[in-house]
Amino acid sequence: MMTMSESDTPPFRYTAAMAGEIEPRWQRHWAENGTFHAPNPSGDLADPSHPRAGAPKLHVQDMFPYPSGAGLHVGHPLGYIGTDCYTRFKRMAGFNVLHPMGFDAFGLPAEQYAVQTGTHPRTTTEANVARYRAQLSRLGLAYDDRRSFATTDPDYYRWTQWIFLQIFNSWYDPQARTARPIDDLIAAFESGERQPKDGAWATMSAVQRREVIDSYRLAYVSEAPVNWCPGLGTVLANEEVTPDGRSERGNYPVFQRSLKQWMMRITEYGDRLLADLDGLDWPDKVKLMQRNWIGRSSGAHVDFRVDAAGDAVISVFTTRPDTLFGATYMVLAPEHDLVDGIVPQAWPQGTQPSWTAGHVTPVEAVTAYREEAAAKTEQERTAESKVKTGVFTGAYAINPVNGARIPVFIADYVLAGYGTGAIMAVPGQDERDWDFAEVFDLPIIRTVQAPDGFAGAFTGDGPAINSDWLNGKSVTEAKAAMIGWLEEHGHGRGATTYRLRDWLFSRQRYWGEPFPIVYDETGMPVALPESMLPVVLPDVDDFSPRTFDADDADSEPETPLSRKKDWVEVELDLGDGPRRYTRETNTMPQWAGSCWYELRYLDPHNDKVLVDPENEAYWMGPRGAGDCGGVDLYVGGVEHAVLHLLYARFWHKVLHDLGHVSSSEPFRKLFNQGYIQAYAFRDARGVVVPAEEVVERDGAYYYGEQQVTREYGKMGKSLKNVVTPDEMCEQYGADTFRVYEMAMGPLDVSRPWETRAVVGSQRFLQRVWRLVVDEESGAVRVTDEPLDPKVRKTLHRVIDAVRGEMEELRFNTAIAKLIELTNALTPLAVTSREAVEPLVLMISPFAPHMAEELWRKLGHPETLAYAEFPVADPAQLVAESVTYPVQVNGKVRGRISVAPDTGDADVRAAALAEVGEALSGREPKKVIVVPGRLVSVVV
RNA sequence: GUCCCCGUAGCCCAAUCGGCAGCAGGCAAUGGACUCAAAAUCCAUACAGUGUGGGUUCGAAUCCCACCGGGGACACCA
Repeated sequence: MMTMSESDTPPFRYTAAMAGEIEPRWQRHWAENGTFHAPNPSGDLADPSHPRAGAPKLHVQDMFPYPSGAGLHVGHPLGYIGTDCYTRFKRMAGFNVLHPMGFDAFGLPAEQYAVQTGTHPRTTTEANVARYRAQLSRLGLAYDDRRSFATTDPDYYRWTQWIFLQIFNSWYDPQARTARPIDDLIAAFESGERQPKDGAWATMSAVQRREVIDSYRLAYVSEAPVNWCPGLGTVLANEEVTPDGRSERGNYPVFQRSLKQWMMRITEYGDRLLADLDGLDWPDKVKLMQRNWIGRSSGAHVDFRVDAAGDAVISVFTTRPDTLFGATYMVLAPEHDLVDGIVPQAWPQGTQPSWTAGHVTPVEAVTAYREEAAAKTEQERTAESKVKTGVFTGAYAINPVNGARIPVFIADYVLAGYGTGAIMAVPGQDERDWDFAEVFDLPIIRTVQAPDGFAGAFTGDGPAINSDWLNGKSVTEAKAAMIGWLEEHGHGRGATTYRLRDWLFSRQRYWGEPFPIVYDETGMPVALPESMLPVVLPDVDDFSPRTFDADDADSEPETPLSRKKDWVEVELDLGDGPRRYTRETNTMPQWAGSCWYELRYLDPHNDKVLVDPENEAYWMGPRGAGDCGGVDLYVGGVEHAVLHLLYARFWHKVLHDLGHVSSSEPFRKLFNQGYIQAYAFRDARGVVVPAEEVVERDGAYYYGEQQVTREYGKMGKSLKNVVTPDEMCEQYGADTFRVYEMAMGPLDVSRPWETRAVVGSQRFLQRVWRLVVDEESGAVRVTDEPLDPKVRKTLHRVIDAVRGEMEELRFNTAIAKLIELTNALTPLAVTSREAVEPLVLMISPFAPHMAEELWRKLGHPETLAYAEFPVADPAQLVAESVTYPVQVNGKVRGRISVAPDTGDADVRAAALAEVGEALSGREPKKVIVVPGRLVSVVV
């Protein structure tokens, strides 16, 4: 059967087998000729003889993958194919295109696999990278392979460590709003230009001075509450913890523990990270997510003296200082440091029974409530958010504006981690405070005039009331006036707070970048000099951090590197003779390598600097005053909206401040591609069955004789619905696969995978092939006869449309236009070169191998990668005539055909003549002529 | 609970500034050509009135309001 069907296929038809021969051949050709090498202005990749040397540049980048052991499925390369089509188009349109690809190869999965199997993570990682490279190159992606790297290459992470040193060796100058070398700060202390926060520089010991300096560094060691995840044996950044208090990776419980860890002072950049979002061409959704994450709010700090508790002062942050006259009670977070100091021995006179939760003394009440709160998970806390809980501390505070004595509560609706962990409660203007006040029967004073009949907390604008000297002012005016008053009387000051926290930067893992840091006998960190980079990750026998029972909150982290004593204990000469040091044994988080990789692509082999300034300025520099510069197009999934994109912006700004890069943002334009999803099927027991073997009958789905249920979601091994690009290349060829992925919908929309629909793209390519090649003889059928004038107009209309669609990444509609053109050419008796050559060029971004092959057959010895993308002849775009539908009262009653340049009045006259019968003598009330569109007559 | 995005033939998707819903395109379906037959290929055909209900307009898939359905973000952030 097979041999019969094969023998019946015309010998020169474009089939999967044919594609399987053509594609690797052209891939070799491109590789051998360095077809996709992009020339740099300077350095080892400079090439003045390159056809695009000195041309306008375009830097397009994909979010590089973490090479997992499972390999790629058809969803992964969607964005890569998209950028490949775009950059191939732009290269033909005259740009010097940089389109590189690398691998984000440090991280947990390789390490966890190593722990299970004893295989070194480097072995696994290298094998996975090789597999990914093979899968990607089979797709014909036009990367400049000289610029590829993995973050695990010592040549690469040398510079990750170098950047860490830059950050460690700088501080943030809030006046200049910039990072500066730490030496500037030391000089300022030496000269007396600046004073340390506490103490006099001149009288400090060397160790004290180092402590002061270390407290200013942008990378610093801090003993602070962190997210400790015993199940993973490591600490995590806030961004890596889910809202329900679990690890994003592995879904283990996370606990707050005070531990000594490396932090990065990203909070200093909060306002710039926020403000500079405005200038970026990013999806609004992503900008909004970053704004929410940074969470800037402005208002004031207000100090409340605690009555009869020595000199205790509760400082609160509020965005509504204008409502201070309505503050009728205060709330501290249960964990707040001040709580113990203010709780009196006994309940004061007049304590309401409902405030004490039935406890005999305030101490008991507070202790019990704290235990209750601590026992609740984050999830329980928020799930019960509708009912406010809390307990009176027994203490009163004094409202600074009117001297009112107001009770102080603890309640878990106030979060220890935000603001000062304490609030002034203004039930009249805050819904949460209102709810709490109702539960505890606390007074409510409105300080903003609410509309008549309004019930509940009023958060809108209105004139101030019950507020003495603020009365009558609007919210905005009252805020400003109150801040002025607070500052004048020493009761507070205007303030801006951020939800953003400093970035926890150390991990107790093996498979990550070692810190270029050692500790001396004081226990304080010492930066290694650049000459000692890279600090190479040593081999160890045991890759695992000590992990614990997932719920053991009191466990202590232990790093894998700490067990390698001969590496940890070193003798080094750091300028003052050989001395003993201890190495830092934490490693950097997985984000480190992806924080700056866009820069290394620009100058990947440079061993003198991270990137030559000339190369950086060319590929990423600002395009004028006030421009941020950056990658011209960055494509990836929306899941990195906060983590990666925020960290990368932060590092980029530090490098910018220190003068290492001219751009102030890493990614000028961001595009989120959609996901390819897939159907999965389960049998009656809920067990997943292989999707490939399920058949559809009469609207139901069957696996064998069993009926199964269909669900829609991700493609994955556990859902038994994975389709790989390798299978698609085997069955159809890479070009068909590429065309299908680009044709199935807009790049930013998620859609279901449907293998049986791929054949449509194959048929399309077959028709194009057939236009050029005789399927029986293999001869080229193209002639030099001029094209039929009508088809010529179609050709130019398509060229014009395709250019527009390509610029906007609308590949699905571009391909539809190309199919339209192909279908117009197919029935013609002769195929003329005039149409076929533009078609081949236009199809080449999508089906580059087939296009190269046809281009060669058409008599061109050179690659088409640098051929000019077709340009439409404007003369061919004007229609000979325009047909106007003529509507009478909204219904089409006739059509007129006129020359395109006919004036409105003539169109109107012709239209009225055409529908004279339908009007039957009635006088039109109104005649609307939409030029080039239609005529609408109203009677 | 709040905010954002999206609902167009059986399915994936087109439709400039509100202007003839599809000679945008594809899958599947049906019929035909080719074939002893089938596959492949080619040709042709039909199928929705735009989630629902209102409104604005000469004219609404497009703008406004409400509701329904799907997806996403945030969820005590003072």
